Amino acid sequence: MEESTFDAPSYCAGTEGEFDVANWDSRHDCDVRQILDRVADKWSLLVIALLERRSLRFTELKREIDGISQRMLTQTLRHLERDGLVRRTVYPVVPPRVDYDLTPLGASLHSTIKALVTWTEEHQREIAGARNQYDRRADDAALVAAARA
Amino acid sequence: MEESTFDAPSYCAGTEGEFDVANWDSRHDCDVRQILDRVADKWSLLVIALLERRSLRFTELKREIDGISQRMLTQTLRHLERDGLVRRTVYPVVPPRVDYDLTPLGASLHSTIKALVTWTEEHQREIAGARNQYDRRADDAALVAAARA
DNA sequence: CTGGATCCCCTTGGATACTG
DNA sequence: CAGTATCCAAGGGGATCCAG
Repeated sequence: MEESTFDAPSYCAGTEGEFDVANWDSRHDCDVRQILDRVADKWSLLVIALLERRSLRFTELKREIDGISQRMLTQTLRHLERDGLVRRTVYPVVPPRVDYDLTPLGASLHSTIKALVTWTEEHQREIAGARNQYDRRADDAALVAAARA
Repeated sequence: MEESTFDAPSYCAGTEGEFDVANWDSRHDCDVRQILDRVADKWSLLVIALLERRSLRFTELKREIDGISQRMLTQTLRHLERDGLVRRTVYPVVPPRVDYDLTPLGASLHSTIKALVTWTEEHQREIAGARNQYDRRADDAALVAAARA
């Protein structure tokens, strides 16, 4: 294994139910953060999205994702499997065949993620606009600074 | 600046509206991915969560977040500001005073994120269980391997 | 085909010191 | 107070080779 020893404090303060956003900071090393990191991961997202359509083999995933190294794909799949989001099925044949598909838990996560993606879709114009504005102002400021020197 | 030159291809294939999850892989370097990365960022989340309550000064944020370096805080705030999620207000006084607060866009993002956090809250038990199972099986496999040798 | 093991680069981010 | 500039260590991740 590579990063095996990080057993995580796992359970943090307060039982669930009394959750408060204001407490994110006091538990950034808890489950929430870890799951968020998993979801946030560049490759995890793509794997989950692809598996939501249908189950896929290792090579199929590698080919579809394009740009991912087999190292990262393996690692990503192991993580997702460990978290119970993806199921790994090995067929003892030669040549070896391994199928991956989403668990119900993984599927439910996917639909939650979609909300976030939808938000991004709906606001990408605003964000792009804000960036242009910001960059233009930054350029102006740089010009002024240069002129002063 | 440090990471200035990454102008992003920004606008990808297909106009919005005809969005399909199956296309995440063909546009992982687009706006969606970038926003996702921003949201996913360890510190961005905390900053947004804190600012959702009330506006804060630089030092207040640094104190509240605890563990963040001023370098990262500055960088995070700049990114959020550039994306139009956070507003930066400078009061020309001595000593300097700078306030940060969420824009309406930032606030709307926050409520979307909450759905994801809620999901995590609701399923952390399942995930923890899956992890335990996985780790136990991994340990068993290791033992068997050791015995064979 | 499905990975595990290695080498190695290069980015990320903490620590520290300096400015307006 | 609110940053900016530099230096530097740790880790992520690609490329490659090898095994079952």
